[in-house]
Amino acid sequence: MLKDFFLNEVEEAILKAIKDNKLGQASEYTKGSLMIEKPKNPDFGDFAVNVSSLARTAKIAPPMIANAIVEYLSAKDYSVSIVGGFINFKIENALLANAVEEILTKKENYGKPDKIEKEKILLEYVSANPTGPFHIGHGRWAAMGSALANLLKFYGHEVYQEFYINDAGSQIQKLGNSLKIRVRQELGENVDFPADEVERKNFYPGDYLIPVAKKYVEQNPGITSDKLDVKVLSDFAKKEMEECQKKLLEGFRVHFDNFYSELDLHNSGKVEESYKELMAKGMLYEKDGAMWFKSSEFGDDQDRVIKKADGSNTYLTADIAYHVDKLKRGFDRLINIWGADHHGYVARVKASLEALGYDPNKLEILLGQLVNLVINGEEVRMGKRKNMVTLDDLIEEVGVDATRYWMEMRNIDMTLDFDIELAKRSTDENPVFYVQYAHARVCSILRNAVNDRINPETGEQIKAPMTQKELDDLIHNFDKNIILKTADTAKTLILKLEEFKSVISLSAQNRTVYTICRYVQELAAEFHSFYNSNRVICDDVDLMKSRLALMVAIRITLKNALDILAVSAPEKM
RNA sequence: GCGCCCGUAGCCCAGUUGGAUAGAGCGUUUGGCUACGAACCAAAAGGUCGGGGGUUCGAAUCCCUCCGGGCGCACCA
Repeated sequence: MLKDFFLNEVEEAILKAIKDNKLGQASEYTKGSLMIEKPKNPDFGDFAVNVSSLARTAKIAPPMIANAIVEYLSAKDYSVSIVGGFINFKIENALLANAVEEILTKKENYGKPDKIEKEKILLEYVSANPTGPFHIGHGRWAAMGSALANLLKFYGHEVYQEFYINDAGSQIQKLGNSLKIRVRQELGENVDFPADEVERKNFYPGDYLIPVAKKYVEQNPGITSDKLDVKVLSDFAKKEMEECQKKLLEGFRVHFDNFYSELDLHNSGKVEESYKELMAKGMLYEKDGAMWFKSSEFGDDQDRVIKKADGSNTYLTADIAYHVDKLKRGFDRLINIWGADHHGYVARVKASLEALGYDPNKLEILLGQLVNLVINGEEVRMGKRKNMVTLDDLIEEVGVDATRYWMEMRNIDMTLDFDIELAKRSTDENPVFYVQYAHARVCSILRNAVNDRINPETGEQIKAPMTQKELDDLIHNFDKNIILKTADTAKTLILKLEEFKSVISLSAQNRTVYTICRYVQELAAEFHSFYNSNRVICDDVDLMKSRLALMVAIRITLKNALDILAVSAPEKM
């Protein structure tokens, strides 16, 4: 990419200059310590590098250093100017034509780096209890996680997506008890959940179990209240909830490779196994009748109970076994997306891996801030179960594209206010439509280039400027001289297209999805701006061809980016 | 009290890991469709980067401190 190209140019020049003793007292330079940036003011140039940081070791003023380095630059296909400690580069059209050519050649692979250190990554996200429908917060992890998976795959990693089902523990009992009440209601009994706040917490009083109860009664004709078995009911409800969650995820374009059951983990003996291993390594001790893990020896603020006084395991015990199992399955890297409310668990899970002799740095935990639902400008508290807005409702109301985009467009470190009204609106306030509109518009131009049209006023037929075959030829047998025709007017647009490669690299390395959203909005803006001041289909045939090639490049890049976000790229809207 | 996240234009957010005059979008004001989609474009106004110290050639960015908001601090999951 062009950034790397200029960085390489500068670094080569520096090394030569040092060899010739032209950089004062600087005797060495480590590659990668300088950075190519885009000048704030485009008059300076298209790319720039600030060499001021070399001033200290060289003991020369920054402008002098810049001058010395410039002496060694090839200046082929670009020109150079110096302002203070900045070396500014202005690129020539040949480089722009190369950029477009690259897009047309690589197509759906455009944006992928040539070579990376490929890793086998296990990405775990959502991982909810199978005790009810997803709420709006799960939607953020679902959208971000799946987009991150797409991004890392696109970047070149091998990504395995996993959902950890929290199907063991007291909440399943609670689910069974709740369904029992719903089934008894279905059988005509006059029962309800306890009115007392505290007792009510032992149940899930949401309406969503009513249809499950109906289904259970249908499938078990003749069942009576006295024959209801909580264990059977829990299993039934659990299965129903899991099905319901899986269906929703598919519709939300979230595809897991595996659903990993916590219950299976317990039954497999792996939990007991890692417990014994910790014991064998002397990492456990007994206090107040419980077994404690010495996590504070590995950076946690305190030790943690790993087996309760009643002999049962804590959640952490299973989580340790789960993460050990992930590593045993041969992954180079584990990435988890967790809600910020779980941040206290980071230290203890990492501690356990270290205690068992694994590298805790293989586990990356991305903590995401929570989501607030905003209706009519007012924050709606999520805590109250009865007013819960489910993810299902939200998608139904807002649509998959807009819901995903709004979840993806914010930095994970930010609390997200999800404004339903705003997300629904298909106006300027909604960036997802702005981007999709750009794609549709490009497609429209490409259609017009090959379709006959009718003049709405005179009614006469206007012949298409070219055939589909001519358009295909233009793309497949790309002539670099053609694109040079439009390089001047489309310079910022082409540079933006070229930037996609940097955006992918940075986003993948930093595990950020919102940067893709920002990019795609910027690219759409560049296109719309270009569109308003330049006609693509015009009388100058070479110019038209040149701009059509550019349109195809835009369509490819927009599509590649939107595919990562799993937001559709419509040809018409 | 302790830990993590956040505080940048009226609103919502960027800010390329310490660099050039702090930037987009929305909203406001003003212009632009008898040729490719106006769900668009162009322009203007709008800032004590929460406050105060410090580090250095240089700070929205790093350190300290205070203020404000969110989330955690279980032998729950």
